[in-house]
Amino acid sequence: MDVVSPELNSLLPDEIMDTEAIEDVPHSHSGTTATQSEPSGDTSVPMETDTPLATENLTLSSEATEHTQAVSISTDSITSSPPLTLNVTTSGLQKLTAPFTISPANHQIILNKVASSQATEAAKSSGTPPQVIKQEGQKLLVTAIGKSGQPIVLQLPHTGSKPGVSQTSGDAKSPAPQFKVVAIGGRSELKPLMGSAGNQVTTLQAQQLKTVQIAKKTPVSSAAPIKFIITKTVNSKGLSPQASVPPVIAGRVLTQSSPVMPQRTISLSETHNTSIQSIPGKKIAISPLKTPSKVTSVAVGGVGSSQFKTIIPLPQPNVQQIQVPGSRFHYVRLVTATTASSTGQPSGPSTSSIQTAKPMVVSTGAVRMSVPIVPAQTIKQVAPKPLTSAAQVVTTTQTQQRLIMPATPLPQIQPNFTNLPPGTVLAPAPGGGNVGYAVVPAQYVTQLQQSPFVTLASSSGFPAATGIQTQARLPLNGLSTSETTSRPRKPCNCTKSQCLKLYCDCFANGEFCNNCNCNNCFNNLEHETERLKAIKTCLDRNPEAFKPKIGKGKEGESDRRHSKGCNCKRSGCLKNYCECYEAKIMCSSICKCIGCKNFEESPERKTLMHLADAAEVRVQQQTAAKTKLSSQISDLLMRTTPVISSGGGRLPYTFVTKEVLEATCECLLEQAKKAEQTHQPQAEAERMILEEFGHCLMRIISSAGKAKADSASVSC
DNA sequence: GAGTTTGAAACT
DNA sequence: CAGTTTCAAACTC
Repeated sequence: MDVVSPELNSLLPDEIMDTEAIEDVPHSHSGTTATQSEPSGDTSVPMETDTPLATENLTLSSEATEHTQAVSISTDSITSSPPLTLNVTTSGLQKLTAPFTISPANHQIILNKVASSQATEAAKSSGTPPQVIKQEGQKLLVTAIGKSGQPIVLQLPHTGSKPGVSQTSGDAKSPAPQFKVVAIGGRSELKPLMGSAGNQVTTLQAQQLKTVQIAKKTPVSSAAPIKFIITKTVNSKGLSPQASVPPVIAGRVLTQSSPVMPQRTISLSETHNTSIQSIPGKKIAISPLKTPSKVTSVAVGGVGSSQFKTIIPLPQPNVQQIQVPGSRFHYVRLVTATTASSTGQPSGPSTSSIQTAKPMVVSTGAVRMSVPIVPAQTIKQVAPKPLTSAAQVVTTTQTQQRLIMPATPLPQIQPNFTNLPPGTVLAPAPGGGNVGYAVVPAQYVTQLQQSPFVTLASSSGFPAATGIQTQARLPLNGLSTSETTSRPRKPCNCTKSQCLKLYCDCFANGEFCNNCNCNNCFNNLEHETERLKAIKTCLDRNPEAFKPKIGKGKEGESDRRHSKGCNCKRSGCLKNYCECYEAKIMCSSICKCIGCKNFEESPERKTLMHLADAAEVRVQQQTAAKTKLSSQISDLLMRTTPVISSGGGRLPYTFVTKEVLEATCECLLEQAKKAEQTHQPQAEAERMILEEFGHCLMRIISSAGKAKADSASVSC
């Protein structure tokens, strides 16, 4: 089975998902130690900045009797460590070439790198934020590399001597950077595994070789990204609850949890295992490029641009969200729950992550991915996202994960995913893992996060039979009223396009139709296949179809401009027909419009803009004034009614007729205009309005009193 | 609200 | 790539 189905691959750009070459990964043989060396140039994931000084290639492959698990870890370290290649082949027990230490008892493989514990400790003592991963002194923990279905945890803790790492016999001794590989059932420092420690796991029915390539970027000062390539076999189909445990990359921590199974966790964390923290700004990017085979890429975090991608547990067990802060696109992975399990979901990382929203977890199932990690300094420069933001929480209860969306600024990757509009569903492989991915608008992600179902699904076992469509609908229909009403985009009214063409604004903007007036709408998760095809068609026609039309201008130009320019002929580019005018930008040289009046010095444009601004201001003022006046009158009536009523006179609201209200409003508006014309500050304007309101009230009261007196005199 | 206008998107 | 058609939004009445 592939990470994604071939059919899907055919529909998607090659850069996005490609698993064709998965089979190309050499399988290690049982009981043998194979060396898989990948030159740094080949394995390196395109890094946007740093150039690796040295490369360490580490390949761990564990093979059961009939299947193979291979983990290739390639690190480019600033320490310029000599190239290191290691293959670990396990058949029940792990065999590993030095300098790695294997602890068969707990199925742990400890890879000791020339860790500079001192440097790490120094960094910690110097107040280095926990989210900053230090280049040195890191350990990579690979947990549960053993028989099928076992969790794999890759961790990069701060120091080499952390609690819970005691089983890592070669911890401090090895001269090489320390990596810890925890085998089947082993508990990772960062993530408690679901399965029992001694669990030997069920045998995979079929396994699929997948590679996870993780590239860690070194600090800005150092140009030595560390890359990890993890290749392992996983069952291709019929994922049993025990067997299918998707690796999760959480913020800095890659964890994977299964409702039933021991977690296959890939964790990258500089922090202590007991304090899993998200690392804002830290990027874990997976690049399909530059790898011999196509790779499903995952990227988390961004450099400077705060390009995060976060996988958030969706309300449904088979829906995962990938949020990209700074982008309006949110990605959701849909996983058909084929592995129902009555056993409860581990209450550990997943649940806590959801609740605390701190860990940023990127789940990666049996995927090949490269994860460049943002250098610590770069991370520091990036304004940390609030850890409390649930959007940065990445957790999964999925039994298998296939794709982690890239948040990398790498041009080779980013465009591919940014081209995919929200709502894009990456269809699951036929008969395969039943895992799909959907890109959904941000509001859906928010909704999902707010949905109580999230906690429900993430914290406990869930019905596995829940369908994708049901899952997809949940966020869609679950939108709260406020969210729905606050939706900036107008509902579309498409009738013929099925909302699957760029005619549809929703589709063109990468949004699902929601509360639209469209007919026969296919722009939803229920029609993910059609939507995917439509997206593919659009991208074939125009690779930048889903990119924002309004972007920056030429070099040095800060003004926005239309990427393609308009072609207006009759509107003079002064009506909303014109995309430039609609975006409130000037037409540029790339526009092909005729009779354009949408330029800086255009008197028509100035007049129009002035009128529009004036009208807008007027509307705002009127709205505010009416609201305020209405509230004040209401309050006044509430206070005065008992008094006047007790006096036996006419009720006050009988005097506050519609005409009186309108007159009062006009008076107040006039006062507001007067204040505006005289350029009074807001406080003064408010004072003038309130003063006028007081006058109005006095007149109303006076009139009421006079009427009462008249009435009394008449009665007399 | 119906009909018209408009220009982007889609199609040929 | 150019011309035409389709489409849905913007606009007018």
